[in-house]
Amino acid sequence: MVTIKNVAEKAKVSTATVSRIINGQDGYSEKTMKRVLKAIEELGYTRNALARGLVSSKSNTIAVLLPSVTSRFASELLGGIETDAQRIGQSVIICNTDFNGRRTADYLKMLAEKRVDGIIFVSEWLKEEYERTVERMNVPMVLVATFTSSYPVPYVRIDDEIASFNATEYLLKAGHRKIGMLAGTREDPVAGRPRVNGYFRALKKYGIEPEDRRIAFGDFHYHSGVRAAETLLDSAPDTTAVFAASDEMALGCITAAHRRGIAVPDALSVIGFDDTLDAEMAIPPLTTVKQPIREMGKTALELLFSEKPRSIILPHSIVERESVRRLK
Amino acid sequence: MVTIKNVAEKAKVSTATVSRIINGQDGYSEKTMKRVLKAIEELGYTRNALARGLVSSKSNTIAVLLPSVTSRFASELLGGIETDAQRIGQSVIICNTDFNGRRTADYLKMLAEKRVDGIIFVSEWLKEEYERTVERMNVPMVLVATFTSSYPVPYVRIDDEIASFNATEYLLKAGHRKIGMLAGTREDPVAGRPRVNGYFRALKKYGIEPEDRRIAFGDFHYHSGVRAAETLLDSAPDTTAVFAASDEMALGCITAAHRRGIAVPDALSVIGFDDTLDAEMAIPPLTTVKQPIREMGKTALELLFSEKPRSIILPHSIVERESVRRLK
DNA sequence: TTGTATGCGTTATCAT
DNA sequence: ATGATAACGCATACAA
Repeated sequence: MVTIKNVAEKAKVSTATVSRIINGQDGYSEKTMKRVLKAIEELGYTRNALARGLVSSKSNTIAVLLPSVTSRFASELLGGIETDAQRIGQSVIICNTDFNGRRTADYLKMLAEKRVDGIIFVSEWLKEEYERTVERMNVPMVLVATFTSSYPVPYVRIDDEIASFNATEYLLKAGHRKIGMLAGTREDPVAGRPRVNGYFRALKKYGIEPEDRRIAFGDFHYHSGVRAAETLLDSAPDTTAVFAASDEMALGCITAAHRRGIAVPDALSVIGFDDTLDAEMAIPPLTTVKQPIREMGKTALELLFSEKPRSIILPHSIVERESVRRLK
Repeated sequence: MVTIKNVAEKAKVSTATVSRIINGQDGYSEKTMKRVLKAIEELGYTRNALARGLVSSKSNTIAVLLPSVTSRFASELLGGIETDAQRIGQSVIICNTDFNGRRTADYLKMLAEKRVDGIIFVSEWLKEEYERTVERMNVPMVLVATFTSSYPVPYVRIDDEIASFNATEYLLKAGHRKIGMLAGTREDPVAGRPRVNGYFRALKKYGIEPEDRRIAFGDFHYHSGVRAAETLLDSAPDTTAVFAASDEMALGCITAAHRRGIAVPDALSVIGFDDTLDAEMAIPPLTTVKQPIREMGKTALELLFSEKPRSIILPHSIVERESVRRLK
């Protein structure tokens, strides 16, 4: 490998001068610059980020930890982050935790060793253990679509409970009264419970008592969506509308309905959550709660490198398509 | 930051000994090991990968370059790669090229500087320019779902032309004769042209002359799929079956049909390509050509670190679901 | 404007 | 079994 030393020799200057030129500082004549640039060119010199990082203690690399890479939510978020990351000269390494504590801990350790400049932690409840580790690493971290109760870590997310309330109320306003819910992970304090709470709150506002048989749990993913929908359709066949905690689960519901010959939205209305491309591709196109996913990624990056830590709750909205029928 | 030097002082040994212990070499007594381990624990020492990389010239990091992160193909592949990468202690950094030559070149440069241990190049034709750059970097590279004609770079892919031939013939065998195609990028020599060729070849085998009006081009993504399908449905309304060059385009076709009140598969049969989760989620569930995507990722990683460079063509298959109707 | 010298945190070679 | 020390490639404080 060719180093600045080689370049320096060839250009008959010191390594210090080469370094200055490479880093766009000043303190050299036009002439020497040209000589050095020429030497760099001829030798095919490439800067060594490892060495630079050793000196600066920076890697120009950030990490995104998420429970699953394969969901549309994850990939759209990743897309948002990656785009802006490249712009500011950061590479992003992906870490699929799979909700696995061991994998997460291993990753955190590796990231500490690699001296990443920042960590974006997505969709997963931040355990105290992780929190402490990261704090010791002395690396900035921001949470996306999740939050923490104890030590205040900056986050960017929407208000899940209000969003769910709005989604359910949307169904209510459309005249539905027998409304089921396809919930996410039961224990999940981030997107699980709050979304259920919003659903409950909306029902109560309209004087409807929530029933256990109208709510079925899954894990936000498609397959769990069809399973949960089948459970729901069995235990409460008179349901006229369903609020799903994710677009994928909503699509699972549509699949389950399709299998049983239940027409959507004619016999069953469905509203989803996320507004990923899945919602658009669905037949019928899915009415859903929109999270500004790409913007969340963008914002996370900003927060990560902003001076003073702060959190942001982004606005959500409801995108009306064709999966909800107006009753009466 | 605490270094081995600090550890050494605290444990009253030399840095050399600490290094040996950290790296599981031998040459120290049980007693000193315990002392050192204790010091490491108490000091909260973390290895510095930057420094290690500087001496070893390795980063334990690989890069995946792909034209888009947000497609299901990309994320499923990424999932496959990431899983195995973690197993062998490699982090993976993602590079979204967006088919943009400039971005790709920039990324390649950055990867060279970061001294990545390997590059996986996905879905995009490998320009000679890139090839030369990587060759100069002296970093192993493998191609996924693409290949190159000049300098032989190892690849893993399926046989796109045969797969398309099979898909088209599947339609033919089902009794269809007026078969349209929703093709990918026209100029794409990897998944564009070969898939069209396979389609042509199958038609000819059955004595059918391909017609221009029955083929519409897109870019493999959903929106282009609905546009292309609309074009096709306009120019050849008598079409009874469509072969789409990707699942997303197939879903686009279903959407277009749905908008026009054309029932799938009753009035129009559709077969896709990839077998991502999209195919499963579709209404009706999509019959499609299966690429073993996760396995391709896994294999790519193996090839990347295998002794002698070699290429692999993985088998494809047809997954029958409900989007194709048997005629007569 | 330019050069010298030191340190960044590790590994590895050579002694002891 | 253990230690001293020279790389690794670069940035930078200090001199000149």
